[in-house]
Amino acid sequence: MRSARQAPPANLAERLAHSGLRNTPQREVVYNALLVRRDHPTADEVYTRVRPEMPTISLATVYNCLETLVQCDLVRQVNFERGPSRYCANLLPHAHFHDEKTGATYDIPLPPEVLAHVRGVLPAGYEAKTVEITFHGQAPIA
Amino acid sequence: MRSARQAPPANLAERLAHSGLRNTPQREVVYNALLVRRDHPTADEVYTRVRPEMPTISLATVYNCLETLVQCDLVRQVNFERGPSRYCANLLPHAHFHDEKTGATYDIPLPPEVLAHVRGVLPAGYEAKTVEITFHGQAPIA
DNA sequence: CTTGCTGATTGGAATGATTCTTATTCGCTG
DNA sequence: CAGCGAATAAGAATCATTCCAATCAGCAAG
Repeated sequence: MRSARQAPPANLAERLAHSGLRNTPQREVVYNALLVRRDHPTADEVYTRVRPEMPTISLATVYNCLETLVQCDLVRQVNFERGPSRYCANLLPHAHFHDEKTGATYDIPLPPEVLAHVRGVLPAGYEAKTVEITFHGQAPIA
Repeated sequence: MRSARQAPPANLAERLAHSGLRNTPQREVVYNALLVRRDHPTADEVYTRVRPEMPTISLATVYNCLETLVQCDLVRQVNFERGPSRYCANLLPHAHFHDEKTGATYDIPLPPEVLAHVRGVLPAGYEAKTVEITFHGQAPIA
């Protein structure tokens, strides 16, 4: 059985090195928090989840680590309206569904052909590096 | 005005009345600012554009008016990452293209079949009230 | 082993967009 | 034209985030 808890963040050290950055306990702990509970936490939520394990970490460091992870392409930063940024360790192409009642966020897998179809609406000359698709509404009660 | 021809009957007083709200000079001036220059201004930019015409208006009122217009479905609020909210009087279905270099925002018309295709990725039970599509990249230099 | 270097972390102060609060004014309805 | 609720104004308050200055950690050379 795959254990998210024990599994070394195989890509982390590698990706950091690839960007000329150092691996640190703080970065490992923050990244791991995103892998263990994939519910799109805010920086503050990551902070409180990580403190039991590393009580000396600062909120500023959590912000720094998250930014680093985003720059290494290990984590996606997600924003709804003007609420606090949320972080997502799912690297597969996906849209987000934001439940207006509960505030919860769900990943919706995005087939390549849909993505291609969407990119097709761009007039000539527009070079899109990324596409963001967000639904707002009500998720199934289940 | 070309856009007036295509836009649905978007009469301010009418829509306000329909929501049980009053029409005021401030709301008219703010709405008009969005109609005249459709470049997705921030609240602050609307404020400075409107002051020559109505020097006594306050920034708080601009925020209030913009929120009111959004609630009347006369204006769309647009957010990129955590930057200041931008406002858009284009009511036709469209995506946004955000130029990472210049910061400019362009409307990309969204054909109904593309929208339908995108909605098709939602698993059963998800009820999406709105879909937001945002491209990030580089727009044509022209 | 010490020194020095560079990048990382801390804690607190600063920022910036937005919202809140309170008093005042406005626009209608009766 | 009086009164009521809605809207506005001005400034204080909030909240997420960033900045800053000081300290710390890991490593390489001496």
